[in-house]
Amino acid sequence: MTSMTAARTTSADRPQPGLRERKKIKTRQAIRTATYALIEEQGYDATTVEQIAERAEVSPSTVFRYFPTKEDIVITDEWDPVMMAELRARPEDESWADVLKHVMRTALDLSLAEEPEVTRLRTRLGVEVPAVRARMMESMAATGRLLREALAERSGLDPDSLELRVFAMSVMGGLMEVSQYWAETGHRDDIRELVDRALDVLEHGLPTGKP
Amino acid sequence: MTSMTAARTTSADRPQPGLRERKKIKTRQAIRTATYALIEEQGYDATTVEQIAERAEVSPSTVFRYFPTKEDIVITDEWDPVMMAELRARPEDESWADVLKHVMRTALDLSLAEEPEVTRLRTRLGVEVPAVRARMMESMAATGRLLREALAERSGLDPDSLELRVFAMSVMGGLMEVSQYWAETGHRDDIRELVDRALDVLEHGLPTGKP
DNA sequence: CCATGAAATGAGAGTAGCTCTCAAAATATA
DNA sequence: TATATTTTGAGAGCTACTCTCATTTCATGG
Repeated sequence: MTSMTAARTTSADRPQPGLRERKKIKTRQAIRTATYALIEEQGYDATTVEQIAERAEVSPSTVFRYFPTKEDIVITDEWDPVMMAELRARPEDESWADVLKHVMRTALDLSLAEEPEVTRLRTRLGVEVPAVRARMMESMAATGRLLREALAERSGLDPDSLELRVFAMSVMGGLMEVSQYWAETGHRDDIRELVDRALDVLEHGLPTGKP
Repeated sequence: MTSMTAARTTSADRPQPGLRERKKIKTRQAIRTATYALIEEQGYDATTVEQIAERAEVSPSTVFRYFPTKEDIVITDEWDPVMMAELRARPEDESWADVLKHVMRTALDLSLAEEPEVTRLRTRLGVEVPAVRARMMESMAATGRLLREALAERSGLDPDSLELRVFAMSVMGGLMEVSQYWAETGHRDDIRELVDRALDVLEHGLPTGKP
């Protein structure tokens, strides 16, 4: 977020963002890579920020300069802008469930293609480490706020109305559960199918309810 | 939890639970009261566990013996068993939305009658303090697991199925948003009406969707 | 009423996440 | 090359939280 606004200072878009920016990206990535490796070796709780800093060859202060909390090193992703753009690009007459299916599929395909192991590790930590799960839920709530902006545009409803807020958060709650389910069952299923099934539930209610 | 199992050691149920149990309850209450008072005076972050211990006239160790985290001192409530009992007691043919309306109403009436200020303070902290909100969401997820057990009994669905899990969590997500909304709007509305409206959204979808 | 066993408490040391400050180093700019 | 700005590292400090062990408080049986 910060880097995006700081990117264009005064000059036009340069292909090379300058040494400073490049180093920052490298440092950020080094910290995340070190964190993932250490967690795989020792588990989350046993991994201290000091160890992360050491392996990433930076000081502990620097780690906290890049990530506000230890959990954020794990869960931070940058798909929100992509998802929102995709969301607004969907045709006007498409049902919200179909819209979300497309959007989620796009985000998941990107994420799984780019770093499949990390995607799985993250969801697993979401199950195993309460602090990580909590941070995920926070991030989910933030995405929910974005979602309801977009849904407000589509539907013409007030984005601050209780109804839209409840709706958006219930969708996000359901999607969060998909992530938990996927990880708890050992990532056996195709998560995109799980998402589709979840959105079917949210759209049509539970199946096999007495008619 | 611990106290409940330890309650009946060998003798029959006594009206007076013994001096030890009574003292424990008093200590627990003293800690919570001290916490609420200090938070009102100074805010959440500025209130340290040491201060809480001092005002409650116990040692800091004792505070952590009674509550696993500082957030738990604030958010712990004991309505889950009540709600579950109420849930199972509803007539078989009632819709799940109506069931939940009744259950939530019962819980809210109890909570508001017993300690209205605390109920409001809690929801307010859920908006203002990320750590408290996170803990609330955890507790919400736990309630969601109970909810899906009960819903499984009613519907005959597998409690571990993705569908039921998604459904239960989406309901809890929606209810969580009600709490946020209520606090953000200064507790102006009747929260029981808000709950009803939220459950209507969850049952019938958003209003004014194009037909 | 007293002795014995069990539970609750307090004191204190220790860990680790996180914040803040300030000086040194790296980079951009002129 | 000189100067201004940004980034970093070192270190001190706070606090939530854990663990251990001695002391106190309550329960129980004689």
